[in-house]
Amino acid sequence: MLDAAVAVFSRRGYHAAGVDEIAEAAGISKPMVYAYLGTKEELFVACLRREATRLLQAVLDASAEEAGASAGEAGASAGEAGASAGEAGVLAEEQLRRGLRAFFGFVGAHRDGWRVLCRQARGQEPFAAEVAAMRQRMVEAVAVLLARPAGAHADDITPIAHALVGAGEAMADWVVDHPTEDPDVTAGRLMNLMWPGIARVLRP
Amino acid sequence: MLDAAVAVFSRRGYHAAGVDEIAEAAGISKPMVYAYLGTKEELFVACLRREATRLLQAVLDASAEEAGASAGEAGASAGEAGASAGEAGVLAEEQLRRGLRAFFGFVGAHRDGWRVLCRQARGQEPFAAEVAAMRQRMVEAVAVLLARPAGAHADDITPIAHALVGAGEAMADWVVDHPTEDPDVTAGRLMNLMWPGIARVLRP
Amino acid sequence: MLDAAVAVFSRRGYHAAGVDEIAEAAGISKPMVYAYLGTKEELFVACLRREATRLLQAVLDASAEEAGASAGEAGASAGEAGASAGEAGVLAEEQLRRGLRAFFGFVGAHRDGWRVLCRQARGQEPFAAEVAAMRQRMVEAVAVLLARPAGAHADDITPIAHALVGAGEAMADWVVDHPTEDPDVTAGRLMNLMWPGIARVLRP
Amino acid sequence: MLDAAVAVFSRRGYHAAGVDEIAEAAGISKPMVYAYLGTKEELFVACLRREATRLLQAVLDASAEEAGASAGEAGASAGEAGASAGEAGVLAEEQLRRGLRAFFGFVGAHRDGWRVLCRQARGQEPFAAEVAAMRQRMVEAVAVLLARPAGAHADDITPIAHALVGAGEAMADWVVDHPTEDPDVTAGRLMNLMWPGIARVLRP
DNA sequence: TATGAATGAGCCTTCATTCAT
DNA sequence: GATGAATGAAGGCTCATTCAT
Repeated sequence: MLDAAVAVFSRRGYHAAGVDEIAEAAGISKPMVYAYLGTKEELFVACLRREATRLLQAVLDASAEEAGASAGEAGASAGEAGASAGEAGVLAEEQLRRGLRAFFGFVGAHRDGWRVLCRQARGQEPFAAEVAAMRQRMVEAVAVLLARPAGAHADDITPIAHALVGAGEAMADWVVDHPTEDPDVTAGRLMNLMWPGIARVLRP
Repeated sequence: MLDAAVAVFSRRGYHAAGVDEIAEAAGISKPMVYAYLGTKEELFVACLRREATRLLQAVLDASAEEAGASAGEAGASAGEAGASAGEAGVLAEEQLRRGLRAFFGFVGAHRDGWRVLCRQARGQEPFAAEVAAMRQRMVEAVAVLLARPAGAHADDITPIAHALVGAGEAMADWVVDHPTEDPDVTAGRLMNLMWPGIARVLRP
Repeated sequence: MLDAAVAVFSRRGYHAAGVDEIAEAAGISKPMVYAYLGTKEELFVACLRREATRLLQAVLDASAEEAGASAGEAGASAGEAGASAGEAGVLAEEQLRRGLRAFFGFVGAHRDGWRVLCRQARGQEPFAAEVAAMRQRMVEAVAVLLARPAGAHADDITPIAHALVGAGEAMADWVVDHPTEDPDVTAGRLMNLMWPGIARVLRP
Repeated sequence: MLDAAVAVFSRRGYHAAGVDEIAEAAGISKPMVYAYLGTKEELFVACLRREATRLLQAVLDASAEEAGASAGEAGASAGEAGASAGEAGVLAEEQLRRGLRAFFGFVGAHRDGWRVLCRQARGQEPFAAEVAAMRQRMVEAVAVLLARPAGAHADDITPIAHALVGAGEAMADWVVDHPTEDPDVTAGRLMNLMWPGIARVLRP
């Protein structure tokens, strides 16, 4: 039922979307919408939270999953003896790349959700705070990922994480409007663009 | 008078903002708003256009201005003998840096405008198209800037420009919420982060 | 519910009548009016059409009904052998008289409707056309009635029909303001006034 | 200046006509309209009164003017010896015919005024009363004209006068929409239609 | 339980009308 | 005296939200 709501919100926008419309799209009747999810505002927040949670989870899962094909052995051997700085950097790069792949993959597969999340809710008070919180979680995750191998530059890392997330969002928007683009290619592009700078900042 | 409108739209959002409220903030009465700027929708578009135009102009002016203090000598000597690829790259870097400084400076000085422009209008049909057009102009300007010194990789440059603009926007959002941050420092941060990757992509 | 609308429109006029007022008169609330009959304009047109249709139908029915008490025998004998011109004229006279009786009867019984129909809507664009069409139907019906027994003077008959309808309307207005007047007497008056001229024009 | 107002009212209707529009059409500025003629309502009433007065005057003048070409000798000789009933009837017929000619002539020459007078103001409270009064004057004039030669049937004459005026109005409306029709022909048509009945009613 | 029907509240928009120049 | 500029007041229309069935 949230699916229907997300679809309608995505297509028409929060204000233009009528509750009638959502109810009809969900195949139920209006009072049911209120019974199940309360106010239109609460309904929208519910959509928001679900989409954001799923997205974040997908990214975190991918990033944290057992080191797979490409970085597998290195990670394993490194794990035994404590990773050197270089090895840690390679690991972070690989995690970031996997996270981005998951990110673009998710966005490509859930266009409606992304539109609701990022294009509708962002500036609309009372949702902006909600979105900001979700976004903050993502930024922090990225910051942690980047900060682990690095030394003490944590303060400098937060803005970088913001920039990285912003760049990702921008490309996600671009991907939403270019459905043929492959998520892995997009992730590769962004990595090529960003990693050199990240690496230099992390180990000056 | 647009100033008042921008302020109200920024604080309350397009839909929540009442025309009464805007009129009151502008110190005039409601019918005057309609007399001067037409419909609420037209009023919003007018705000949008003004902010976007000013922002774009500020960035373009800064980017294109006579090579100033920092890059002065290099640019001058390069101008005499025709710039080598390396020198052109240096020029582009300098232009980009100046553009970013102007960008963050403008955003910091026009917080309300930025919020309206990027946070409100982006997902709200019928304004999304307007914003998309402005943004596209910005992306193209960046793409041209980057493409000049580079060879034939123009196709790869567009997504990069998107990412760069996105990263800039994200940091702008961050700046908006951290008023103490100096625009030049922010620009420097973003340059440090992005330029190595840009340089590598441009001249692999 | 149209009844309430007709009453209010009749009392206050189209523009002076507020939708709130109509809703209150109908015992429902404003949004219901919009839900059931759409725009205020559409509501007015609906009133118009209903009143006009009823009136027209009443007149046509009365005029076309089986020759009743007064003209019964004549009609019956004429029916057998084919009516002579004189007999056809008598039939037309009788039909016209019955039509007028029905007309004045209806107007007397639906004062509000008549006021809306003829006094409000006539000059008020965008309704004038609607009323003109209804009126044209009435004029044509009269013209056909008169033309049947007559020979080829059809062109001269249209203005006569207009005049007849106009005279009828004028007396209807008069009837509306003189509730004690009996419809049959009014019809008799008008017949006495008009028929001699009609008969002379029809058979010079 | 009333001319401009009449033209605008005729074209747009009372409510649709803006005071700005009228002022512009008159070549002066809005506050002047208020200075000269007061409220919009008063302005409309002024138009109304002027048109109605002119029309009534034109009809009365024509009806009362020295017996002209056609009825000249008869009227003159009748005047000497006291008119017989028949001669009085002939005089009334002639006066009525002249009145009708003037009426249709005036309407044809002042279409705008007629539209304002009869099509707009009729049902629109607060003007209906004004129009009704004017109309009543016309009806009375006709009734007096008809009653003079007749005996004591004054009560029966009023409704007849109403019907006659109504028929005239209807043909006037028809004339307004058929500009090629000659006023004298129209008057002749109406006389042919009505006079036989009138004559019969007057002298049963 | 699920719904058709109903509504209170509010927003955009428009004029007739009047000052300050 | 004439006007450009300003406004108070009101009306049409919509929609989130809730009863009675």
